Amino acid sequence: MSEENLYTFENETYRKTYWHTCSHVLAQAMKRLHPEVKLAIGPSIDNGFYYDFDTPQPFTEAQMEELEAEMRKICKEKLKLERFELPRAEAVAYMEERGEPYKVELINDLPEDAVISFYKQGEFVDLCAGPHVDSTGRIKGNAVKLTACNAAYWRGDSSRQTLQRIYGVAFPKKDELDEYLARIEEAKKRDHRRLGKELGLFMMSEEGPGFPFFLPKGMVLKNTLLDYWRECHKRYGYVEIATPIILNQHLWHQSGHWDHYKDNMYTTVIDGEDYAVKPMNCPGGMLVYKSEPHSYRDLPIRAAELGLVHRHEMSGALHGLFRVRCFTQDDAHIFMTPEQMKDEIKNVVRLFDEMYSTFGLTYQIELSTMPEDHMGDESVWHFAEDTLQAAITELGKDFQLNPGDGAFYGPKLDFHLSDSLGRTWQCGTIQLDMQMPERFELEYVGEDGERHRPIMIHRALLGSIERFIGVITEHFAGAFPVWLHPVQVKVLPVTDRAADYAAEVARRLDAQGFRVEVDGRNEKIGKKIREAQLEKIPYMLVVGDRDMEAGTVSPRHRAEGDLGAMDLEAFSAMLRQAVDSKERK
RNA sequence: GCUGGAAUAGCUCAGUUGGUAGAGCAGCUGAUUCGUAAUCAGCAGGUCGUCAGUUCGAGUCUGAUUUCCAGCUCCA
Repeated sequence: MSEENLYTFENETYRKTYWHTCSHVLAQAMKRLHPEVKLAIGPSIDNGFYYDFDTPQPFTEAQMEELEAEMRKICKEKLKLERFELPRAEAVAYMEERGEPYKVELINDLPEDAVISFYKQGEFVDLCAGPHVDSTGRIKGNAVKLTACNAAYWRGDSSRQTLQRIYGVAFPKKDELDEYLARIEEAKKRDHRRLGKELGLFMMSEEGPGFPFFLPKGMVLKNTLLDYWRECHKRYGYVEIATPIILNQHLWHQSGHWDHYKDNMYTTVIDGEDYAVKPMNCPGGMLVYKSEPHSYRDLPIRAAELGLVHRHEMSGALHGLFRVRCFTQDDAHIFMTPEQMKDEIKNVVRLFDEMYSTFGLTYQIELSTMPEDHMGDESVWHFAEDTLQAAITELGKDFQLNPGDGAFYGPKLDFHLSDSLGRTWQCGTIQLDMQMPERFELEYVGEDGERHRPIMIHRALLGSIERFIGVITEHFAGAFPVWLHPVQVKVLPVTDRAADYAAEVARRLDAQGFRVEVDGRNEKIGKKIREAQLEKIPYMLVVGDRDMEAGTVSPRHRAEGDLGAMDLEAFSAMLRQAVDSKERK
């Protein structure tokens, strides 16, 4: 890599180095203004950097500005960053002398043979492996912004000291900082909690924290999404089942969920017996499989379930539709012979491909392999991992390997979707489950007349329907494609004279299966258009005297504006085409 | 769950040192009948999240509690 290239901000290594140095500048500013503060750690992260401090008082916005000002000063001082190393005993003594207990703990926890290095800039020294830019003068002081200050635990351990974490971002140019901040603002405007309220999709209530209520428009959206989901699954050879929400606790012991997840499960007592509300659909699916004997001729069985699951998430984790205590998992369990495995995985990936691309969502696949703590034979694991890998490779897909990150019961493929703002969401997952068929003693009779254990995969495409609705709300900024929008067309009569004509137009579109509303209020057309635009309605139909006379409608597209007068038939044909092709504009 | 912050009309928000609550939008009524992003006027709307406490007096101060927000932790 050329010298020049190394110093571009697009280069991730350089960007992280730059941000890492920023975190040192932040710590230096902090020590100058508040010498009593103790230093914890200060790394770069994907979107900037942070530094954790142990402070007697939480920080305020005003103090953040003072810190920024001091950071700008340090940048102007062009302090050289110099690396030096110390033997362990001296390193500990050095940090003890400087009154930094957290640094002492870090040094003590370093492996025996570790090189203990420090970086010095002016009067400030930090324990750090580096690397760093060569001078604080490299940092553009007026393009540094401290974005938030919050609590964090020392070493991520909730039983330990709470620290104050200050987050920041920095860019080589002020313009880039402004652009970044504008993007954050845009994301805020698209927040699904705000849009969900504005568009009448869903609500939350103090009476049920984490349990979303779907409003009429939200239900149209959800049902339309599920109609599409069912249509796709049928084409890919799935059958649909539904299993109970409450099941005997004995079942949860058998499935192993009780041992692993009882803290997150809701329980109840019925006729003196213990029951639990399902946090997953699998055990019910196993019972369905076991309800009758199976021949190899029946396989593969692809049983999908839109199962309503409940999980007791911690109160602080709740977040709109993204993190709820009750959601619909679009699950499926596929039972098959080992020979069918590869083709089945390909079939699942093709289905994922089709549905994700409908929304204009791209994805990155991650393959997670056998963890240290796993159940089952290693050779079976390797066969399973190889099969997953072969399936995606044969489909020409790239993947990222996460060695040792699989579930204890099997390897998995995770699908990370990228939305229109470049944010990623883990939605789809394909997990091989080598445990459940054992625990439930699932069987099929093979060609040889013997009993065999089927292979099972557990997969979810959208993950949680509720969360996915949140994701696409932000992805489309509320401007859902016409096939999905709760109101596809709004008819806007210009005056009262056009009221009957508007009603007739709406009636005819409704009869053709479109979702139509009429805005018959006594308001000016400009106001009706404005409000329909704010509702992000795909098509507005302006109808006035001219249209009545000519027997036309004047459609306006939310993004393309006035489309000019046309016959209702011409409009409905255009609409039909846009809906059927699931056009996204 | 932890740390910090917030809660005032359906929505977005104002409310000075404690003295009995205000605007815009939405709603209702009337006028207006208008061609591509806000017509005008009038009316109505709130035990200021909840429960205690301090005080002659609390939206305002104190404590508890609920929910929400940011982050941490967690997310099988």
